[in-house]
Amino acid sequence: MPSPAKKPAAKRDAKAAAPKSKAVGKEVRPGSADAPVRSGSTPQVPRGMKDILPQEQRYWRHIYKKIESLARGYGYERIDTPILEETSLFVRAAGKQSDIVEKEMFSFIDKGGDNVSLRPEGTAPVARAYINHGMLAMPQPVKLYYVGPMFRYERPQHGRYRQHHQFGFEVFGDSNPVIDAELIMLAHQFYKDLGIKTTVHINSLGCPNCRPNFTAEIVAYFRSKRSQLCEDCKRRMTKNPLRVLDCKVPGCVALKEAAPHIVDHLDDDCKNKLMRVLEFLDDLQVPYVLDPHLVRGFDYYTRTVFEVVLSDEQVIPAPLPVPAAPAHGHRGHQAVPEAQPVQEVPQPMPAVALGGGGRYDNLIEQMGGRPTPACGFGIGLERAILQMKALQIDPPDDNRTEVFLAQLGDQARRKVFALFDELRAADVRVAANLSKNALKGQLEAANKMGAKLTAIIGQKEVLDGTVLLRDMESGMQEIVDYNKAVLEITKKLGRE
RNA sequence: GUGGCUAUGGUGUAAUGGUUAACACAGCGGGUUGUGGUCCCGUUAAUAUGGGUUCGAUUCCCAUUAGCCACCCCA
Repeated sequence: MPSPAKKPAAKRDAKAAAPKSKAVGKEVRPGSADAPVRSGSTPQVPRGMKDILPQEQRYWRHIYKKIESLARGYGYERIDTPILEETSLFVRAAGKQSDIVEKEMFSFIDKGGDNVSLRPEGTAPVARAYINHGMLAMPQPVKLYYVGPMFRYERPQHGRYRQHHQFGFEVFGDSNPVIDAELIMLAHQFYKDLGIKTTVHINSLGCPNCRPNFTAEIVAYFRSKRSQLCEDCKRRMTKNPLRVLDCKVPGCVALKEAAPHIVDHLDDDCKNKLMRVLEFLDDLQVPYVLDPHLVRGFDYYTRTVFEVVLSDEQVIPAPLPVPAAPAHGHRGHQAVPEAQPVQEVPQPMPAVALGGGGRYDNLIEQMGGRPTPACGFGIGLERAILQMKALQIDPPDDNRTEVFLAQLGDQARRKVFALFDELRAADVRVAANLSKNALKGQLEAANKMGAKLTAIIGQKEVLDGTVLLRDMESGMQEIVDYNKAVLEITKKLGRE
């Protein structure tokens, strides 16, 4: 999608901006408010960030609804944490070595001298809140979910933004593997609710007790083959050896085939718990594969880790009740946002995770809380939406105007106001344009909004105490009593 | 952070080292009074930014910026 207008304003602004250019010469601190304005150009969205335009909103509404209903259904309470946190929170949680902390955080020093960061992920802040608010005193487990923007200073790509949105479910205070299974099932269910088939990749990363053992095994194995590893993996060997298992370079992929499996070196407790999780997943009928090479990027994970990926065979679902084209057969153009997105070619989604998570039994303690087991997952909303589009899953358009109120003259306007209010109270999606005078313009507006009905009130109707109801599809009109207008309208809309 | 490709009105495209940069869609205004979608007419609006080569650059070259793709990593 090309970026919107930069140029037209550029010229126009050139003169206006001229005086400012004096300031450019002066030395200005980059962070200060009077940093130089890029001369003559319209301000642009920051790199890797995007506006969510009206015509996109139905996707978001749809997804938010699904999230809420999942949360309500399984007893998760919403929590909102600040977008800004102390940088140290993420350093402690995700690990100093992690890429996210090393190079992907939007960090800066605020005016008070504190080192703060735009949150790159949601788990650490929620864990922080759990400790801060003494949630360990609540009945355990504590089940929370969050939704909101996350920030990563990365190079933007398809399905990858500097500001993206994630929701996540977290459970604190319960080490039972059934929790792991519940969360995995929820992640899978979310996509299922959207009409997207996914498979879960799962593995165990063990615990501090057994991890050193298999880490040593794996290091020993790869060390003997060091010369055949890619450059990145050589680096990983010292930094984070387990991640070598995750490498996609063909040479390394071949090597790791024969590498020792973590699963074979877990201690009894960890192995047992993994088995229990798998058993529950079988019961829940969640399709999964045990992926011995799955390793995740944050240091805080222990035992269960998982990722949700698109299933190989995606059956294109039958068209939903509300197809892409406007449900009611206007032949005309739909200037209203919703008709347009159909043109967007569904892009194939690269093979990336649609979501992931795992257990983090030591994080709370690491952050200074009382030892508390925990488990959770996060899912990227942009990626979910991209996937919906790629599979041509159209969310219902529940915001379209149903009735347009057209008016002729001031007296009529007053009546329209009153009717507007009554309809709104009856939960009808109603619109009007009181500033237009000509009926023609108002009908045009009604048409563009995709209204099913237009209620017309002119001089004549005011005198007669009636309303003229026009069916926008058929063009049929009928006169109804003003006092029965709301009733008639709801009836025609198929409400009762 | 590394590498590759790309950049023309709001959108999708066209064209050219040389006079007014073309077309479609959308937008706006008309086609007499209280009737939309079709049709007709009119109109707004672009060579990403900065340098260079040249008599002359939107076109060729370089840089910057942004987008896309691959890598890194991730949602």
